[in-house]
Amino acid sequence: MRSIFPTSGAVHFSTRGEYGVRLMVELARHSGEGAVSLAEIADHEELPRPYLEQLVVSLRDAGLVTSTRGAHGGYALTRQPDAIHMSEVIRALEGPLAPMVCASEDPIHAAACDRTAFCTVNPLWMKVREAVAGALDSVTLADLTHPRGTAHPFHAGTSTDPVVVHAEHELAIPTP
Amino acid sequence: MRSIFPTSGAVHFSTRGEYGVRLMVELARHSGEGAVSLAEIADHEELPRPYLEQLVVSLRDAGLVTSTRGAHGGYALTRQPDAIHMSEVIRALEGPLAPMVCASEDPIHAAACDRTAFCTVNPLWMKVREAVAGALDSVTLADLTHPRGTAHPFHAGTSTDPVVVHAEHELAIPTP
DNA sequence: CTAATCCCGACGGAATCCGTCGGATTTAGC
DNA sequence: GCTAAATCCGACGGATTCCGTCGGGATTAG
Repeated sequence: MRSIFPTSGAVHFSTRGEYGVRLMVELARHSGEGAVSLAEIADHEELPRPYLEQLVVSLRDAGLVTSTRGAHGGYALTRQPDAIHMSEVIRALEGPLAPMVCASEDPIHAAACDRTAFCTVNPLWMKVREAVAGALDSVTLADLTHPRGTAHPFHAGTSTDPVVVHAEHELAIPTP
Repeated sequence: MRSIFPTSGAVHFSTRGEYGVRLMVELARHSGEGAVSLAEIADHEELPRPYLEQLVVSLRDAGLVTSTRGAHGGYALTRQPDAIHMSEVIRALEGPLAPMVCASEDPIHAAACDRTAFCTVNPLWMKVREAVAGALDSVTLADLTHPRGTAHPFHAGTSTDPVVVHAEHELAIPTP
């Protein structure tokens, strides 16, 4: 029997993605104020600091944050919050968005699947990847800094039409 | 160091999803011809039959296929291929589409996250879930049965505008 | 009766996830 | 200089999930 609420599923963000985004949001909130230490963020967000140290490496390697060492050091964004798309952040933290090797944009990895020549389901995975990429592209860090309700939600994306919210994507599950 | 091509990522389909979809496509190809045995499918798709036996349970429980036991038994779709949306198939195989608990459509599970009251990033996860759900809703089994090239790709969905393919979602990765 | 097939539960190696730990290095302030 | 604050780095290890395998039971056509 599969668990009631699977921690993993077709689309799933690990704690790397979750914590990493929260970390970036905190940096965005202090944008322009100089470096913020991981200790402050870990404290404010109630996250394990040693683990954040691991995550932030990926963000630094991706060129999304800079670090200043020593006392009063910390991290800061390399760009304005509204210039950082969530697709970059998620990719830095969780890796390529491709749901399977054959759906990779990179031809080299796509070729790793020897079924691609005759496979008829590949377009499905491609479509899913593009949908996720589009969603993540349409949101910037700046969109996530405002406390709930006090400010505008997403400026319903230019390319994405709002419409037709698919209700009931979750099955009704008996209360535990 | 994270592996070059992570088998897991933000959006990732396990072998359950992959094999299960291929199984369903095979059933769709033989739609109306009576039951197809797992042995035939396992042989044609080069998949481990015992494993398929496990997967198909989820599909049967979800009401997507019926089974007939005994010799000459097997499985068949319960509906026409064009009436089966991939969202149902994937959900049956991999569970809820919610990328995290707080993004569940079901209010009961959504409440499991105590940060929702003040969390500013939740809308991001919601948007991703809706994007995936929309993509999977817009494709039916019938769309996946035609061999590559010989027939129409997706009939650019009614609600989804074709446009603006986001190129270069994958980073260039040095050859292995 | 026999062979084919679905059905069911349990098991186990491998990989991944989620951090923890200990220390090395750099820097600001005294 | 010394010290304390902070980034940096590599390794480790428990828990969980993934990816099947295995053995056997039940059902049915011929």
